[in-house]
Amino acid sequence: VSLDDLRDAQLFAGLSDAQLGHLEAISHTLQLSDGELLFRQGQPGAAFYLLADGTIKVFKRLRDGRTATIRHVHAGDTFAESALFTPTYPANTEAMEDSRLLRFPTEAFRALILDEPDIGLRLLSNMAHLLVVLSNRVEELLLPVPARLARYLLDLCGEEDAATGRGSLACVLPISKRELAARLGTVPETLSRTFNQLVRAKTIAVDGDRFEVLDLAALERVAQN
Amino acid sequence: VSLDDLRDAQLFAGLSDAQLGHLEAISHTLQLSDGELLFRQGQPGAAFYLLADGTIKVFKRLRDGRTATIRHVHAGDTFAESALFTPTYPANTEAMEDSRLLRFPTEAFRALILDEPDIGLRLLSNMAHLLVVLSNRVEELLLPVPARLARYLLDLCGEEDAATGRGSLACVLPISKRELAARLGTVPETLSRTFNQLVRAKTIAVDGDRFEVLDLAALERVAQN
DNA sequence: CGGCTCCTTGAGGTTAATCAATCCTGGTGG
DNA sequence: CCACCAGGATTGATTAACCTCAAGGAGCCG
Repeated sequence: VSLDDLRDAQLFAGLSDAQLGHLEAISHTLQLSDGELLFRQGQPGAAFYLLADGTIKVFKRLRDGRTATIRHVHAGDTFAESALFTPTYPANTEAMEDSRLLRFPTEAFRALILDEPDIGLRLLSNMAHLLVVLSNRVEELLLPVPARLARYLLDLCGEEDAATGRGSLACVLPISKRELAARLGTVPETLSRTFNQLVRAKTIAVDGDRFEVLDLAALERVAQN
Repeated sequence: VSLDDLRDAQLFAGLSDAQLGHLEAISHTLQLSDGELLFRQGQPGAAFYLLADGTIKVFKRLRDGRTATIRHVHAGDTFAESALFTPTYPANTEAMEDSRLLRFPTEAFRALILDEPDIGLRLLSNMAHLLVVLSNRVEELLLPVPARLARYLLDLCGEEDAATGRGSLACVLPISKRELAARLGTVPETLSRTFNQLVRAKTIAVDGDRFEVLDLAALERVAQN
């Protein structure tokens, strides 16, 4: 069972059965219920994780009670990579639905990288991608809220396109608007008003968690500024 | 000469002479003048770099003309790691003073990692640290400007402490206030006013590019909120 | 029908960007 | 030695973005 989970992960796709076997040997499975915390910011980082099923939120808690969502992790993604090389976890993680995950202890995984440089190279590639994502996030937070929302929506449609192969412009939000607001670094009130603004301009249409892009060029213009 | 540069870099410190030799074999030296651009966002990423001397700025240009500084690179640091594993550079880089750097072509470096997993592990550690820094940056940008400035100052003093071994509370800004404003995601006017605010509260004292922490507890309080 | 949660709408206040001068400070040339 | 100039830094006045607080809907399940 966990062999299949490994095979399905982007990070490990294409590895040999022997390599996957090594990975399975050092991992074990873990269950999390909706809302359960996996680890907290500042705790010693003893492992990194592959999410087999479910959704997980990586976030920091600000002193004023707001939360800064760093990223959402979906099935097949890994997270807490940095814990392999830093003494403590840099953020909190919480299950957003019932989730199943594979845990890789730090020391065993580091040893495995020395044995199988191949795996190290994949992890590097993975982390490089994360660096790009986080740089983009930094840039994004300097833009006004409408631009951040537009970028998120464009990204989302882009992914769905890639998955379906169809350029359908109707997409579904994978998270609640409350979560989306946190992910964009704003509050639900402002998000709601920003959606309204785009709807009034006939740039998009929204119905609950479904939305449709009516004017792609206009949306891209909003995303730039 | 370049062997010494390699030895001085955190990323490569402690490697064997043989390993350093491999690194030297695939690298070559490069000079940049103050203000010169090394590469632009979106260009194909053909190499990653070690900065031997000087200072370099990694930044994105926003459509409205502002610039978002991702990080400042100092002598001994590496940058453009992600270009090893992504098709294009995710940001621009510009020399902030005359600089000398070592260039490692992507393909040669990847091959070296497979031969010397040790080096891969170090690079992983390096990138993990960067991920933590960037996560912190994301969190930071959700805080008000005074908190961002306070964090920057505390960080700076912390580093100097580590370097000097002394808990001296007088530090020197390594960059102009204009650059600092960009680094904090704000504008010079706001930065100036924020400095004033802290000075009036007797939290710090400022004289040009020198400043002194007068009330550490108060500064930490500002940094939290 | 209540009670719940999520989302939306409205009014008001705060933060920080913008625009426009003015003030330094170091370098230059008379 | 001093007037001058250019760039960065500061200050003031104004404006715009967005957060906060408070009050409604709208769906959902008991």
